[in-house]
Amino acid sequence: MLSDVMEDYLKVIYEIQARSGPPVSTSAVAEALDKTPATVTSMLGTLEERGLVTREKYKGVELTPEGETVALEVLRHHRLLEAYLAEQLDYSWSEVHDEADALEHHISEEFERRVAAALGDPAVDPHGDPIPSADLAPLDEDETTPLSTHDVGDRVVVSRVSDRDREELEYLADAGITPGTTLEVVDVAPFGMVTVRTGEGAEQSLPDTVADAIRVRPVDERTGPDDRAEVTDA
Amino acid sequence: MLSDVMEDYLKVIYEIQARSGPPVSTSAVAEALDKTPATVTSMLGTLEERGLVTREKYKGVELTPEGETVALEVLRHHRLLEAYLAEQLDYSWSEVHDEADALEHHISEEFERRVAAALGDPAVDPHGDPIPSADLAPLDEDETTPLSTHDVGDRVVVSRVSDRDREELEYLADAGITPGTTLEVVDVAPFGMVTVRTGEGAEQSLPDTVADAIRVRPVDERTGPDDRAEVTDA
DNA sequence: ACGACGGTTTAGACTAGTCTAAAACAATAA
DNA sequence: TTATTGTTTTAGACTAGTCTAAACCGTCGT
Ligand SMILES: [Mn+2]
Ligand SMILES: [Mn+2]
Ligand SMILES: [Mn+2]
Ligand SMILES: [Mn+2]
Repeated sequence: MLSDVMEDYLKVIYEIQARSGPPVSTSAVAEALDKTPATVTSMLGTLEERGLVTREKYKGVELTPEGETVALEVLRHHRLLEAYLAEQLDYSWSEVHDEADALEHHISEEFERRVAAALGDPAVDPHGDPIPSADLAPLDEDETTPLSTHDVGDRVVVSRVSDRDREELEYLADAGITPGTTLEVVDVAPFGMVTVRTGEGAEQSLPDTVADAIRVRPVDERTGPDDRAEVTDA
Repeated sequence: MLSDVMEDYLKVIYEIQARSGPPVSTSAVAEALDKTPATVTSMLGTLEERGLVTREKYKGVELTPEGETVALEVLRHHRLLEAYLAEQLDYSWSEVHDEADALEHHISEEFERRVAAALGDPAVDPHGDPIPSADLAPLDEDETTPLSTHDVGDRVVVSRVSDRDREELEYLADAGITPGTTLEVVDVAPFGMVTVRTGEGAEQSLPDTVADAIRVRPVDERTGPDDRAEVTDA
């Protein structure tokens, strides 16, 4: 059996690896988990012995298939919980993350099944992040791009919003920007500030830290209007 | 902050104390938590330093008011979770205990509030055990008596059933014996076997281990038919 | 009153996870 | 090529929680 500490390591290694690819550095993991590099080095050794990561000294780690499966399981728990809290217990999307983080290591497979069933097997969580399937098959690669990389005139659909900053999420919910929202970029200031028009015609200026946290896809895809966003908001 | 290990100690000390009164012996706690007496001695020392129990050497411990409050909080979490799992996620009363045990230390106060609200602030869990109120006021003393102490002819209402034995609970659910069920004792065998008639006229013979686990109250109370049992079963 | 017995505590060891401080290393700049 | 810099690893220490083995204590029967 794996401890919840080990599960947390595997989860963040997965997330970093999905973003920047392997190898995942000691310091990146230390940063994400708020632990010292020495501590992380020690735990990476343990994970290697358990066959959950491969390691190249002074380079970093990469998840093995078994390590990835564990990470996907934790991620499935986390995102199912977020979806359940938002849908069934009236949490806002800014509140679900911390609660899910605390519970993700402690629910049974039975609980996972029942929650998934109660929600009708949702594909994404309230922030638009994909929920791994019950068989823990690898997720599709992320095709979205940060809003901050777009230019004036681009029309895009919000796909995912980073769930790490509570205030940011509250602000965006107020601004009417959630997964599924269509945006048009109307201005890009040189010092890093993006102004967008939402579907309702309202304009919002977003600092680039926020624009970085919003991931979007082109609006004129062969796929019609977004149907993955329905589970994300009560 | 208290660890979940400490919370578990306080919970079982509370439960033993409620059953047999103080002092609670080292061995009783060790038995309940499946740890060695030496381990328990060590932790009781820690709990004493934290002001959660008082201790008399070679006698045992007793909860302080603060220790009792912590125990009530954990018990509230546990029993609210059991009620929620049974009511909202279709768990049977034999399945809820283990899941609640795993989650009880990890839910936030916010989660507790929302779950209680979703259930309409239930007074008892699926096994008939009282749920401490949000203000963690001490519970009323248990007025019920084990079914095994009753004689032929007694008519009683099932009030609480020990939630520790899964199979027992499944058996009793099949037999139609849950909190709120009215029973008449029709036979008491000398070797420890009680036969009861349920409301529907069916007769059930119960080994005394089972009859010990069923706690009842007289049927002809000034309080009318039981209204606390409604939350206990879907 | 005394010894035997069962329960309790002490002593000492071990694991998991963490830290700080120091040494080792890789990459880069001079 | 070599020195500087920043990252990584090693070394050693510490805490929480647990165990086994041994010593200790209180009680009960003789
Ligand atoms: Mn976590
Ligand atoms: Mn999320
Ligand atoms: Mn517990
Ligand atoms: Mn219960």
